Amino acid sequence: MNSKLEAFVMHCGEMGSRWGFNRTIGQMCGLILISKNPLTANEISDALNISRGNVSMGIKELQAWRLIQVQHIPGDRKEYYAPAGDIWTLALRVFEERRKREVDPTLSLLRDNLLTEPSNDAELYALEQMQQIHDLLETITHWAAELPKMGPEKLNTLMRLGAGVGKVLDMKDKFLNSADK
Amino acid sequence: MNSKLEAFVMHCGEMGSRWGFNRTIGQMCGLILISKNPLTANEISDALNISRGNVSMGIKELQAWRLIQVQHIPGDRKEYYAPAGDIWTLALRVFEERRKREVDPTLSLLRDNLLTEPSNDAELYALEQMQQIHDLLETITHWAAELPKMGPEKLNTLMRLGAGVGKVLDMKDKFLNSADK
DNA sequence: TTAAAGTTTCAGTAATTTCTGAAACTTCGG
DNA sequence: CCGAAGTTTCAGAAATTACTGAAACTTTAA
Repeated sequence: MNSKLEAFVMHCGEMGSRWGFNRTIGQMCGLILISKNPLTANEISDALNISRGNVSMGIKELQAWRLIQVQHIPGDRKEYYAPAGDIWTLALRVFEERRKREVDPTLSLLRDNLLTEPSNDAELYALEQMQQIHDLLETITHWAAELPKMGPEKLNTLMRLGAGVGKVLDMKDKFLNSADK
Repeated sequence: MNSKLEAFVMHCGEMGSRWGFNRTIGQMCGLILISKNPLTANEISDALNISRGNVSMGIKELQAWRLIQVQHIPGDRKEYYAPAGDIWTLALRVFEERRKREVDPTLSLLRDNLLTEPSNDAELYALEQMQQIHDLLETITHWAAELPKMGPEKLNTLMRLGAGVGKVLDMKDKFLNSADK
């Protein structure tokens, strides 16, 4: 394989654990992403030099993340794997899956906790802090749920606006106010 | 310690590795967050039942993340540790730090890679995919850099709008167009 | 029904990450 | 300069996580 492409795949491996999976799965993900044609499990195993069993587990995991899909080629019994969509779709899936793993459990613990009555000063403070965290996580969750509803173009517009969006929000208020009159 | 509070701290420990650090550091972070008063390293060590050395490393790490700050109490030589700001501030710091670790290295690798000329079909495809990833990550980076410039209130407005922000963007266009005429 | 082609599982092993605790270091008052 | 109070470092041990490969399982075509 071309050395630049290989470098990319290896990099995905190194980043794997930071992205929420492990080295092997990172590599697999990178490889499938940049391969023009769908790959079989054996091809993956050979290309990355990892055991067939490991590839099988990796595929299961990548399917759980909804990042790859199976394809079949007529007259061929093997399963071929390809990315489950374009880059935006995949990024949203990673984002969503990570939210599920990194935010949801905490949110639910906090909800439980916040039903408690504080019985002293220290507890009151702790509960207040937890309330803050809860509110923040809830806002993020709410927002994340809306993200995929916008198309990629709109998301791009929004992101490119950056802090400029603040001005647009102000404008919105002005607009609405003048409409009120 | 109250069992609910303890549950929260332990939960932070369990989530620690998902949030980008490890169990101990997660616990420390949770504990400091909900403690009304700043804590010494020894208090942390006792409360969490972890070795003094481990606490020392954890503090260093949490300082690298800019999540805690040192405080001194007059006439006391010990160092006291407290959160480095309100919840929004801390969340932004985690977000930023994670971006540095999870996105930046990939972005720089992709930039390098994209200087290459493709020498065949497969490579052309791979480079196109990398370009997509590159563009996405660059957009995210750009956007993330703007985030802290908005105050918490504006961020809240934005987040609460959710997909509704799409409509505001449309409105912006309408507004600008009518101004053009 | 059989066997060939392919996939999954999982016990054991390897690799990695985290933690401990003792020794080294720092800082400060006297 | 000394020693007490405090902090940091780091080699080795413990805990966790990931990987292999062989056996079990599944599917399909003849």
